[in-house]
Amino acid sequence: MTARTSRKPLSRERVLGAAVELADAEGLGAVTMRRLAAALGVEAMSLYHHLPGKDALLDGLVDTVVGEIDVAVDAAAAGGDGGADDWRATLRRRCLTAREVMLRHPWAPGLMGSRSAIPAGVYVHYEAILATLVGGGFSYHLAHRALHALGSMVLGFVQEPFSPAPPAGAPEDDPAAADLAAMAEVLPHLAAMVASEIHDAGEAMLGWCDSQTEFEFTLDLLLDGLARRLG
Amino acid sequence: MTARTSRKPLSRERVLGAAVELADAEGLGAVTMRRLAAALGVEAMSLYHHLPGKDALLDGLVDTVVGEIDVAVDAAAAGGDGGADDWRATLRRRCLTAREVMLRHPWAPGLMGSRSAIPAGVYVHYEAILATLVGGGFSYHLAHRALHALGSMVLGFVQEPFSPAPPAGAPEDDPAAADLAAMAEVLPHLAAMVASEIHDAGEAMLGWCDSQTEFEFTLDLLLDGLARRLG
DNA sequence: ACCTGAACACCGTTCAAGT
DNA sequence: ACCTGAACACCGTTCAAGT
Repeated sequence: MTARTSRKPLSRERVLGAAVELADAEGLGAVTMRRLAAALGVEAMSLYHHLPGKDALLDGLVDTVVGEIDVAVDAAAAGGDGGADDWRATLRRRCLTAREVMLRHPWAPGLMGSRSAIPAGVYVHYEAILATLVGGGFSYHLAHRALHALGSMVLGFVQEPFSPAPPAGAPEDDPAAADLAAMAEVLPHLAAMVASEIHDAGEAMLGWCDSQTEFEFTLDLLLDGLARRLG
Repeated sequence: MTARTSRKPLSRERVLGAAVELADAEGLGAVTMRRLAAALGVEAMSLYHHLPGKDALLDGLVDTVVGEIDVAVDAAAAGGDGGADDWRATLRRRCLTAREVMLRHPWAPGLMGSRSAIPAGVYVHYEAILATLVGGGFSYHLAHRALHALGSMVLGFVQEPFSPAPPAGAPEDDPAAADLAAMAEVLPHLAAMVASEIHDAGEAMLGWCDSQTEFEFTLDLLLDGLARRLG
């Protein structure tokens, strides 16, 4: 929004930082060499001195987000104890932190999936998670499976086409009620589920689906299952 | 590849079918109004008579994939029995079928996550899954959570930046062994895990990570957990 | 060394025109 | 009705040129 004064010289970090900002604010589609350059107060071609091209920029975006998770995980761990933690609590915290970062950058999971090169930073995450699991008594085989289970879940939850924002209109008109009636005709179970969840949550609740609660439920489902497999 | 003779008149279905083909063959980036039109033997502007624009095309792509899952699920169910199946087997089959379709169209999950409008076809899926769950004794509350758990998992697994294709070079040179040694320095647990999995799988296995097996493991983890919550 | 302007081959989309 | 050609505002990227 505000014109960038930008007296600092350009750098890979500054370019990537501005690109993340742009993607957060206007979506990944707005991240254009030309628009990004304009946001930095520079011409498009200047970016090529710091990144080989658009592909490298996108890979850099992924790396930046992955790195952000590292920082957030370290910050969360710093507040905790000195290591008496068990694997379960450690991984739970890590997944919640990763989710927070993904929610800040909702374009990130889709971008990760579409890149062919796998970002170097994720190996560092895998290593940390493996250390926790092996320290908790996991075999490498079971740890491998845990890695997939938890990783796919963190990525997938951001992708879900569910829980649209509650209608922003006047609450008195209650267009949702009319929608529900129409929906009940053709999608009876879905309508009943939404009605039931709304009723249980009370009128005060905005929307009927708290995706953070759903995320934690699924996360615990996986952690429970892994703990049981561990024996 | 082959020039399209295309004497049939254009239609929304034909356009979307060609778009899916193009995305499968060359990636979502290749799906361009102009290139899609060329594949259909027509000019770019002709597409606008069947779809309002690029956004509608992308939404249509998602709908097409979602519809494909429907067809595949029905086909898989037709081979089975007449309904004596329990919820677990039914959902397991459904998730495996959905995964098959996603693997055929690896661009689909990322596209779904990036679209703001939620495709109408997914409601039909939710309805079918809910019917199965409620028929199996689930409350709407628990069924809601199952919906999120299973849905995010199917989407997330395709997104995972793991299990790169095995190196295509000569197997005798074994560059993987050298990579492993270098990796062991900085990522000891990860290197040990890969080495352990390769050893267990035997030399004959291509790559060290069978993502289908990993998927089914995670799927069963979730189904087990849901069955336990059901009581 | 870092940045730029002009240029090229591509986009999505509009619009007036063809049949 | 369905399709088209020319045009407009945008892309990523190259290259020779500036400082």
